Amino acid sequence: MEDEILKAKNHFIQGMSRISNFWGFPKAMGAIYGAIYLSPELLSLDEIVEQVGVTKGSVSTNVRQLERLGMVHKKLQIGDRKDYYLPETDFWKIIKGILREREKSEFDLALRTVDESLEMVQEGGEENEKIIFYKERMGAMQSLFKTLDNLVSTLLALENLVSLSTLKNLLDKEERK
Amino acid sequence: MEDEILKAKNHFIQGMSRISNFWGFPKAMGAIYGAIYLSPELLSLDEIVEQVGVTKGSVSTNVRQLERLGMVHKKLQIGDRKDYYLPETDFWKIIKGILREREKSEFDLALRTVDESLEMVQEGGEENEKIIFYKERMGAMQSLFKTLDNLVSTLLALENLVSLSTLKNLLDKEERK
DNA sequence: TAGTATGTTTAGTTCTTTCTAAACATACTA
DNA sequence: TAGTATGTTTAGAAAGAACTAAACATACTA
Repeated sequence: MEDEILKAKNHFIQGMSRISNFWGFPKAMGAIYGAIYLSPELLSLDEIVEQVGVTKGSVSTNVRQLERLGMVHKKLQIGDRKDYYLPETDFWKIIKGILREREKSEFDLALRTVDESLEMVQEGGEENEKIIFYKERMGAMQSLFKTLDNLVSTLLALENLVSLSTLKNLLDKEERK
Repeated sequence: MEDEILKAKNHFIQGMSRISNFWGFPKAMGAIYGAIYLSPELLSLDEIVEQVGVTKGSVSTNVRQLERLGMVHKKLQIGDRKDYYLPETDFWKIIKGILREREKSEFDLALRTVDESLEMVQEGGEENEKIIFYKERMGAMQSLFKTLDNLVSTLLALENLVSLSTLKNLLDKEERK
């Protein structure tokens, strides 16, 4: 009985671990978030170690990364030397944090690289066939990245996750035009 | 002069390589796509080897993966034993292909795992405090995944990339409400 | 049929990331 | 101040992914 729900918790944590991995984060990071997310009480570092089954060192670094992404928050209890962690439960906030931290900079870099390549082609001199071709192809890629970059910026400006649900309707309407 | 635009090509290819890596694909895969994308003529496997500087084996497997994702297409010339490749230049098609192949299945799995965890909790018996808490937290996660899953489905139904650009305006309007 | 051109598979190496174990730093407690 | 509780850093081990080199398969050519 009590055993059933422990299994449920572990199943959930494993799921988080896998998702984390899929999104390019360490597996342990997802597992740790899962444990904190499913804990009614604030968790200390040692309690996380116990629940997730990785070492203190690993928890220490992963939890710091989680904090950087705004996925958990550290809370210090007065008169207690331990750090306690509680989960951020506003997923939209989390998604935006990750978009901002990671995706945005990578998109910018991608865009910049294409820009640079195009510039290099421009400097390549007179308009022979190849140069025209390169300009066209690179130009198309550039505009893809601009579109995506724009999209990310737009998402970042959104206030809440509900807006995303609204999206479906909006897009449905758009399609019907 | 000719040298300038060779450098531009390599810069571009390197960029593709990096992006590929960021999205969780092999670096070589992005580089190979870059080379095919920037070639005015169809490329044979050996020509790719030469341009990208990885081995035949690597090109063989990576190019197959690219084909599976619909990012390049194989074209057989009659009276020529070689396989030739040309790029898919419709990015929206590519994005949808990737969403369908990779993201969708991973989202489904994530959703399923959370569903299962919730079920396990339900079977955990009478409604004590902890069970109620778990139901709430897992339920919130479930609805996040449903929203995302829904969003992906919606995107997959879109006809073209331009719709995405339209998004900004749509969302802007929505925000102003 | 022997030889050649092409693409695929495979065994093993290399590279990168993440984790562990243990040393370390810090600061509180007696 | 010595001892203890806590978190961090680090050196190295383990694991996983991707690549290479070479063997292999296939099918065309002479």
